[in-house]
Amino acid sequence: MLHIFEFIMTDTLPVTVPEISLTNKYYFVLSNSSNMKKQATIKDIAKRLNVSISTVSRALKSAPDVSNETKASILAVAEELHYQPNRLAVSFRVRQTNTIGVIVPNLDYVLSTMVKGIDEVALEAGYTVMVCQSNESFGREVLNTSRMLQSLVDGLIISVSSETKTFDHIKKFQERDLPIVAFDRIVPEIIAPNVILDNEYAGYLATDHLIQQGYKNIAILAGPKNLGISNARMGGYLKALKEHNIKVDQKNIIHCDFNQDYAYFATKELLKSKNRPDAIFTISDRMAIGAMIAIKERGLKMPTDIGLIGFNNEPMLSLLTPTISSIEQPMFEIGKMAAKIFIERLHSEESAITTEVLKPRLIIRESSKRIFN
Amino acid sequence: MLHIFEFIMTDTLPVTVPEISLTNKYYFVLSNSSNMKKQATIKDIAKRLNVSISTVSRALKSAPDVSNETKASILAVAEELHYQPNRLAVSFRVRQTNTIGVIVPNLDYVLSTMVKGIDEVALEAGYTVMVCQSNESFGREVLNTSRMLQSLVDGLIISVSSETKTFDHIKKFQERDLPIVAFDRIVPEIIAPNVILDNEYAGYLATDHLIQQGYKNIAILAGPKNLGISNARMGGYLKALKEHNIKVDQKNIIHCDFNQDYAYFATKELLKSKNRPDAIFTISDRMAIGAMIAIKERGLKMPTDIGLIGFNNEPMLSLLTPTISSIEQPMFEIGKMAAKIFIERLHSEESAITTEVLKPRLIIRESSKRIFN
DNA sequence: TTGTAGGCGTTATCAT
DNA sequence: ATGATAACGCCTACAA
Repeated sequence: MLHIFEFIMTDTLPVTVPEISLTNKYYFVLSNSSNMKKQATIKDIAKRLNVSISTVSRALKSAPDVSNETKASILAVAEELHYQPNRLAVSFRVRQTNTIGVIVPNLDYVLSTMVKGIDEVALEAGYTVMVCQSNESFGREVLNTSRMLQSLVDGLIISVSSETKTFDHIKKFQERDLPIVAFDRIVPEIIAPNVILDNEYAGYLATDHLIQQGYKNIAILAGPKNLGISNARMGGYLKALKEHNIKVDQKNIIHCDFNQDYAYFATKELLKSKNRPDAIFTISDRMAIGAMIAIKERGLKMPTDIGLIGFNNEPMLSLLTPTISSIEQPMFEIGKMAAKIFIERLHSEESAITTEVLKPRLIIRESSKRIFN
Repeated sequence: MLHIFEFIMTDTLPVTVPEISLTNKYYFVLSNSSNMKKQATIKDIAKRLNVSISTVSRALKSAPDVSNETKASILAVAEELHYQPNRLAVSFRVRQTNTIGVIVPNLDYVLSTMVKGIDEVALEAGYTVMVCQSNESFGREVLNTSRMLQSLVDGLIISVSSETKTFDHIKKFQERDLPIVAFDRIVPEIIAPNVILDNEYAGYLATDHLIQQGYKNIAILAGPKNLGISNARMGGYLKALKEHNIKVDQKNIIHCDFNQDYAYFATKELLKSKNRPDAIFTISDRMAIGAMIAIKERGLKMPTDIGLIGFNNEPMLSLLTPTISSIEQPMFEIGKMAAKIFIERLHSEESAITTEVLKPRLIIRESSKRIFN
């Protein structure tokens, strides 16, 4: 171990890091690995009190069969030595880490709120959450699962990437008997609990609302074809039309990426057609923004000329002009529910494979409200 | 182990989870812990080939002193048995987990992008990242650090909560010789590398820009008093004023929470005063939104009557009317830099305690641009 | 109530 | 080039 600058090395280094500066780099050099305190173990405590390590082990977890006397002294010494259990050793020994692996495609508004929900109940239950982002990449997701599998987690809570079509990497958890819970995006092939939004109902809600407001020629920017949530939301759209005896016009169903620019161009095209839609339902808020821009460019007014409703109810929607209607997911609740189910599965022998379907809420704002009562 | 519903239990369960429904709950019951495959260990491989476990261990990490022959056969069997090293055992043995603990106050736009940067280089270097949110709570932060410390991480990359005033919980990492890197928000007391934005320069940039645009009576919504970044950004504000010989009016310096509502009320008050400011610099975009709402309510026009500039350059700013100027942080780079420094420290004996100060960028939009050239 | 001892899966130090 | 063995820190029968 090389101590190049030992002269600076003291226990209470009087160096203060400058808080801010216009130049680029300040540095102070000191040696590493100097005052490395070795962590106390139960062995140390045992030695100190001339008791066996098993007694210490028992006392520390206040097993019923230790005398209060010895227990007290052990606890005292543990305190004094700043004893911290070596979680790695415990995990290794008892074959569980008290850590939940969470994999999400990204940490956008919706998902990060869901993760916060997971965090909430996991922490409560004494679990640590390990969050990894797949960046919507299948390869990354597989890498993440495989690292997690190498024994660091007690199970997996996952929202799969959009690229994910096969699920072997997830099934591996089951083979090791580790619980899995899927949320947000469903995992069809896998026999695992799912916690999702009622996307069909959400699509229905949005479309029905537009119809109620007197819109008759309603287009949908439906996201990528064959994506679960796309189909489900579109299913609700179709259902609402049918219920109101409105004929489906295939030209009103646009499949495009979950993406502001795509939505912009798609809307631009839509508005050019001679029988242009008088309302648009986009299955994400970002897409709604794209649509909005195209609508404004075209000189159309919302909600009079054309109605618009998005999906997710991101906070910015209420800041736009006009404010934009949307569908709100119970994000936090979805996260909490996923974690709750996960923990239940962790503790129970038999396990009901449930699909929890949470209800969305319609948020009506200016962009779609043209009837007042 | 209770197998209540064994009759359903088969290897390839033909049950498919319904993708979506309007009712609330579908479930199928099956038994847990059925096809639990025990994970193969080096012992199993050794037994299979009648070699010692040490040989297997060596072969698996292709040590120089194994014959190619035995190595090949070992690798083959490992493959066949789907051998995966037990990371827990390895970590326990070698006392390092190849996991980096990351603690952030939340996962908003800025921080989640920074985390993505950390993720990027950590993954590259073979490390797994474990992200925890402190929710701006000191207690939560301490809990997180203590859990991480119980040996699951090789070090810490942290953006401290706003409540954090003492740093003992962070110092504990040093005592165990685990590297720490602070980012986004600086950790003054701790001798650890910092990666931050040049907040003073950022404040200077914003204020100077407003001055260049002819604004003379510039207010600042400066965030909580005594918060590092608040003071730094305000420092830049003061510097710019001084440089242009503009007298500082204490009434133009408002300390309020990082929060849209506070900013709204503060701005409302500001605009009532008889010598009202003709421009406002808010040190977050959320605060800029609050200010914008107050400005509009008052019937003032941006940028003619009053100028406005925010901080962070969140994407929504370009969607508002008028579009809002802001200061952009190199978020991704800050994250990458933090991870890079972290990994350097992990691998090097002596360590330079540096403060990396990255430069912001001024993004001019409608809300502050009233001079065209 | 307390102690002894074996073992979790791996690595590393000795021998051979 | 390979094998035996101890050790990492902790838990848990089992014995006393």
